[in-house]
Amino acid sequence: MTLKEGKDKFIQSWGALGSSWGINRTMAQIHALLLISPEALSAEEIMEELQISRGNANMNIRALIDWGLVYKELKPGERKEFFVAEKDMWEVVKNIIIQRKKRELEPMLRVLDEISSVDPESDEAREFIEVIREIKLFSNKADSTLDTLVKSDSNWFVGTFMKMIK
Amino acid sequence: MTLKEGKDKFIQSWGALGSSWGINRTMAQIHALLLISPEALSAEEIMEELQISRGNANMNIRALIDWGLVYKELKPGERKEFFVAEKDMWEVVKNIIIQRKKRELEPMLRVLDEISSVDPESDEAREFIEVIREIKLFSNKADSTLDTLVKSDSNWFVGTFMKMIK
DNA sequence: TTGTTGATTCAGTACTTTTTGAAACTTGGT
DNA sequence: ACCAAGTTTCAAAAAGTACTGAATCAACAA
Repeated sequence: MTLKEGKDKFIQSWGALGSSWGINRTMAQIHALLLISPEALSAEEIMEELQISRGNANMNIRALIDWGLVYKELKPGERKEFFVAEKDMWEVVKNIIIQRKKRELEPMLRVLDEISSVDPESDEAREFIEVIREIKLFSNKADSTLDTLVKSDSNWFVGTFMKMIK
Repeated sequence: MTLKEGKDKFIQSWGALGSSWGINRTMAQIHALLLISPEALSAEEIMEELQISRGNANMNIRALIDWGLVYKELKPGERKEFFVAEKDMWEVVKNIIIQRKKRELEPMLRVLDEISSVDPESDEAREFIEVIREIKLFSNKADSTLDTLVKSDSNWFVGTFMKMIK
């Protein structure tokens, strides 16, 4: 396989993977392109390489920066902005967990709290409250597990989980 | 809050959560409805409750069964099929992990293997291979971690992770 | 075999999300 | 103050996804 073929295949697959991970296809493709790019790229270069419009490139680059998956790099003397990807996979996964936890898990926890206040006036209501209580318990556990995971560093991950797997 | 309001809010929120988890909104809503339903429901009842078409209900119920999140329940004497949700959250999460691992992580691992065969003829190619090698290492680790997680039971999860959190 | 009840399929439609591209804005140099 | 190089925004268009409903299929009962 040639380098070009390999790169293209990687960008395509990373894009597909991203789109089932709450990161849209283009966003993931930009990330892939930057991951395998030895140097920082400008918006122009990204547009060119992925055949996308200026607006699309700009919006997705900013989103990647928001998610902490890409950094701006300013070259002295150059007005243009350049971009590099976070290349440590553990950091990448951590940042995705942080973002998705904030966007998805935390709002759900709030809703679960709210709906716990349903009047326990009927048997049905009491059953409902019980089901919600169990979901809340599980979700809180998941929430704190993720917090711990995110606070830990890469070596911890490798160590603990490798041991776990044996 | 009344029972009806609570139920509706739960169904809405679960639907929203699902749609960022590779489970479409309606699928997640059906799951939510079944979760908080004391008895098994028929397709008709689900259609009625969520105001969706027969086709939509049928397709999403089948998808939920595929994912192992809902079971068919046949009542003796009744021709109609009834459905119940898997209510153990740990089972739910496990099944989602299994499905998504199969659909997303495993194809990615295959692609990473393929593109490792790029000719290391230039410095650039060698750098590319190295980046891919690191991603592969991480992904394999994630893959086996998930395998272990999925093989373990609910108590293990509660025990180990609670300890981890302290 | 025919009628009835329920499940499934799928082409067309509705809805949602992403992308484009041109205009507006920003920044720094002259 | 003005220009040039670059960035950001956003309304409209395109692409992608989900939903509907009518037709079809399957199972059983009479």
